[in-house]
Amino acid sequence: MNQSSKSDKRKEKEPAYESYDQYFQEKKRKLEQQNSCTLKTNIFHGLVFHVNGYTNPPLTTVRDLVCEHGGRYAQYLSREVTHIVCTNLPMAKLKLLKQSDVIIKPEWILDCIKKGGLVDERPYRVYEHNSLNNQKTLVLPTAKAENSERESRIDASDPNFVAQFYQNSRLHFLSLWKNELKEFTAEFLKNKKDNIHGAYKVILHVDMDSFFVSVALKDRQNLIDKPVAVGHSTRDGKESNKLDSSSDLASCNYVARQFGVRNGMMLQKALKLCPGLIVLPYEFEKYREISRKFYTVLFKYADNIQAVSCDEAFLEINSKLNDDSKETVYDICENIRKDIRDICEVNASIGAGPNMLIARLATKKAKPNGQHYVTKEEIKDFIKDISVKDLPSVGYAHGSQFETMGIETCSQLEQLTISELQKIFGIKEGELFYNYCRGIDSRELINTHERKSIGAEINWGIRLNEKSKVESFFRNLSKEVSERLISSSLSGKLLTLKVKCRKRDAEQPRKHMGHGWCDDISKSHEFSRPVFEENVIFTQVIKMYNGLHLAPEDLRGAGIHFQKLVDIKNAKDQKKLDFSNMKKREINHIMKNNKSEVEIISSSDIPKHSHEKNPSKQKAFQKLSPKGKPPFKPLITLTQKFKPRKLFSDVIELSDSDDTINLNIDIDILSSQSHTQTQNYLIYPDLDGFIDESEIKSRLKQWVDCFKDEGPLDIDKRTIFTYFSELFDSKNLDLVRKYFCYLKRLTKEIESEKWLSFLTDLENQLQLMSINNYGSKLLL
DNA sequence: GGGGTGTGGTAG
DNA sequence: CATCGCTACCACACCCC
Repeated sequence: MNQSSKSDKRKEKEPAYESYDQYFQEKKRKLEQQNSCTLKTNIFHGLVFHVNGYTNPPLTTVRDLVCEHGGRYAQYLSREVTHIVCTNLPMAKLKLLKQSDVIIKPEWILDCIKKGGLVDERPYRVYEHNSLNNQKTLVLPTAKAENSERESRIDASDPNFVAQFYQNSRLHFLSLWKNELKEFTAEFLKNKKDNIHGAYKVILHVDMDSFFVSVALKDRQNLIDKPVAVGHSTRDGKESNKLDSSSDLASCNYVARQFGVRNGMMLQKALKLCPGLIVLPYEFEKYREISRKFYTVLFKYADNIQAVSCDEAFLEINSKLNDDSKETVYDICENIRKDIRDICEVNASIGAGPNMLIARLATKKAKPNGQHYVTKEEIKDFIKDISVKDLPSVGYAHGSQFETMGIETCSQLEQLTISELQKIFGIKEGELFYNYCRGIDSRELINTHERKSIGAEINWGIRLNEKSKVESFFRNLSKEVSERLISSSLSGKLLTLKVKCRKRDAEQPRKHMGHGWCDDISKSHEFSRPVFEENVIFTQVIKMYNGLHLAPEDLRGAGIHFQKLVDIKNAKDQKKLDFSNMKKREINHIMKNNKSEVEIISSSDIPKHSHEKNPSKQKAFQKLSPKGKPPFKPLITLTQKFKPRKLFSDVIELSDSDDTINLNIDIDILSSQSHTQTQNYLIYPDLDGFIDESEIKSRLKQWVDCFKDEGPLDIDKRTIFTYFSELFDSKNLDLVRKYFCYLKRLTKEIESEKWLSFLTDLENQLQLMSINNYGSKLLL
């Protein structure tokens, strides 16, 4: 479409940009592959859809439909998006869209599918082009009232909430981009052949001036001398409405700063300081695009680079220095700034110095649109009047600490001994501050990007009054985290749930829909294997959340984070570790709780490779448990007596060899018992409360019989999926296989497309889990 | 002293 | 209408052996 021709031109102009594009396109492709679904037709081939706001049918349905018919769905409004789907679009958002953007009602998608091909878009457009004045006019005012009312009413239990929130959260984007850029710089440095180390070390800190506002002013040159900020709450109309707005300003220009307006300030306060302040809306896609260009410029100059944020980075330019004179350094700075101005159309400032601290502090002097180099010799003079609040690692808490101590400048701070500082700020930070106020900083640029944690949290807009709504919210959040894990090919073992809970006598938050004054609670749980599946995460999260016994209406926010990350592809190596870890924990646990009865069923491992040494091992999933007994007991009670089992010696013997024996025991449940659960009983995976094999099978049969013709309902699909995940998670692989084969047999007879696709989905998910856990596929 | 967990701080 | 208070990472106190 004409979108692509546009980006082609851009590439011609800036070849380095292409690698960045390729890089992210590769990433997107991976993500899409994982989101792939069964293809029914190909009518939307080449089209990329994005859903904006509330639609009927809902986002998830539109997404599925689009994918099933050959189109692609983009979670964010990216450059590739060809069709924006919405029933109602606020004027503010409409203005951000390009003229070429096609905005259509979801009915178009439905009708295309019905007709089996693309139908004329025009009757479905939300706006019409007015070629005379290049303005978009809304076409759909009638439906507006009803829909906007419904849209405004969505709460955190709505499946759209999470995406809608993130689409509008500046902080989310800052974090997201930071990570992308860290990956990007890591990739760049990996491919960099010439790694010349020069004799002179000068570090540059490059920072674009009031980034968001600068981007906004690119196309609004008439406002350049006016006080301007960027934030939500920009609806044209009555100024008086804004006077009490609790909306945060993300960025403000230097004109506004003269009035005392600051980044992060609430609009109501800013308007008091500066009544003429102009607030412009966010343009997240633009920021990302310009940020990419910014980094491609920096790559041209960098020997080494550390990404700090979308508009900020540290550079080492040693190989470009014949000396470290001001002239040489300023020359390079000029070039960099000119390049940025040419390519990004935004001003940048550069601070330079012998270390990261000085470079960073120098930037403050350089701004706006300038450069400042502090040489080794000048450090002492330079640092003494620097405010301690400007030092890195001094935020709100340390800042007010300094304030109560009556310390304002670095020279005052220098009066304190290192042990005095360490007593107040801890060993590390005490030493840090001792050095910082003397201009000493031994940090090196960090550019290796090995993520240690991944997660998602939302602490805004959470007002839920029912338990079921809270659960929906947690499901949505679990899904988000799962998607994030999958899109970075990671799985995690250590899950941390963070919950914000309204304090008993907290007043109404200052911020509309904010979290206000809260207790922060965090609980963690280590799985016996790395996980990434939405259902597994959700199940565990709910377990932990329920253990907290909070009232639904007090919930103000939540986060789900993973540590101990394992690459999904490398999960095979983790197996050994996993296993020995499991063995250790288990023995410890049983030694300690010498009173639990544990049913141990071992089954042979899944064949790993074709060169499997012992072919008999491939008779997978043979139970070694006593015959006649059901495969697992409903409950393991800690009050029952533990009987020593011979199998344990087997486990120890086998664990050192490459062969693996799975213990059919839910270590996760055992370990979570010790620190998160208060009840003294444990539950095996159940389906509608059923546990026995015969009961499960008859339940499955009933289900398939009942929905033979119409296909499985989504809600039941989910239940079954959860059940299989839990079976897998508790290492009941033999049952996974057995029930899956049973389902396959049941559905084969009815020859239904819907059942077939469900089975395929289920199988794919199981195989993914198996590959993640064992490095090979399940024999199904 | 080596491990864990939960909390708090910071940056943009 | 509001409004979108994220998230990775470090350090530490305190608990267990």
